Amino acid sequence: MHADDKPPGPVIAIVGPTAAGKSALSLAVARTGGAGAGGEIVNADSMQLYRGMDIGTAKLTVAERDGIPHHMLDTWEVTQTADVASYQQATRSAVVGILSRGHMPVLVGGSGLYVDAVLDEFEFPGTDPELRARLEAELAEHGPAALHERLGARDPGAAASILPSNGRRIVRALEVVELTGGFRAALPEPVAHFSSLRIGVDRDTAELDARIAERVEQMWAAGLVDEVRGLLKEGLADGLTASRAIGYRQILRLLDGEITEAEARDDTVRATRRFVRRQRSWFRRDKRVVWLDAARPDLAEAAAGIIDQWEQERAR
RNA sequence: GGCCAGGUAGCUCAGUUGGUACGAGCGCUCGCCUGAAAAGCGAGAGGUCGCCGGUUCGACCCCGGCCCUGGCCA
Repeated sequence: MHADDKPPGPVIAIVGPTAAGKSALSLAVARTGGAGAGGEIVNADSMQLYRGMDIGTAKLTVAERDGIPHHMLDTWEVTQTADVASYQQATRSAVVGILSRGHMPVLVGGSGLYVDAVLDEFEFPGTDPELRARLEAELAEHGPAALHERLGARDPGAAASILPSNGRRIVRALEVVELTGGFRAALPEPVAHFSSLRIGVDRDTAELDARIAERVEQMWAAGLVDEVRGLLKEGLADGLTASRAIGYRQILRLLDGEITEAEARDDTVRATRRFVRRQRSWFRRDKRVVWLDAARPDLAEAAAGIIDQWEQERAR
């Protein structure tokens, strides 16, 4: 691809915090989207990528998908560690495939980094399992401050922008420095990889919090505890990422006898709310996002209007 | 009615042998985020220390009264 090529598209992205109503809107957009050509949905939710994690991730059932093709669901086993770079590659090719069919890709999800990794130019330096393991071990033994000091000697700029207490990021920075000689610790100005429109879906906080409480209640009623029990046999407890998913982590502790059922449920609600605040802080700073209040009765029409307008501007 | 325990941040509770509340966890607000991102990390805002009076240079901490909560006994 040449530098002066226009980025391929169009791609619609629906982002925003958990439980705001992204999935519902995505179905409506996919039905009408693409100037009547129809849309295909692409998941950008890091946890819905896991096979078997259905209830707790609020994954749409096959029936609810209503015949609309969905991509990037159920592609990882719970024992696998999540990996943005491989997600990026697979998702981009899915998007290109949809475009080649003349359909409109509708990227939906609340994982900000995943969305941006697909839509913007985003290059992830490689990784080296052996090196990583070694650094991980050093972190466990000497603590983050010691590693941060070392990072400061190798790459002062990177060290300056990573707090000495953030072990995880320090380890990755050291790994990248080792591999490439330097580490970019701050997010660059975004450059579009696809020509895309980001629609943000959100709600009034009190209302969203109520929906979260209700949703967690429903998840429990729908058998989330049993789902986790089943996944335990698949090795969920050994999965670095999947075992920490909201709801799953709490139920794992419940099944271990560490906490009661009520505590697990309450903590799941709290963790979800906390997550929502983090999601907002990620999406909020992206000025390209066009926000819609999911509570408005004409949500689908409003989204369609924004999309039409964007496509017209894009055509010029 | 009597006895006991307690009334300190939105919540649960620490604390000061009388000298400006060293508070903590949770919650709340905000920020960071390049191969774990539903992860990881950080910053901040909240307190007439139940009410009234007394002792004292000085009381959230001492004394008296009152109110409220929980428990026990009648």
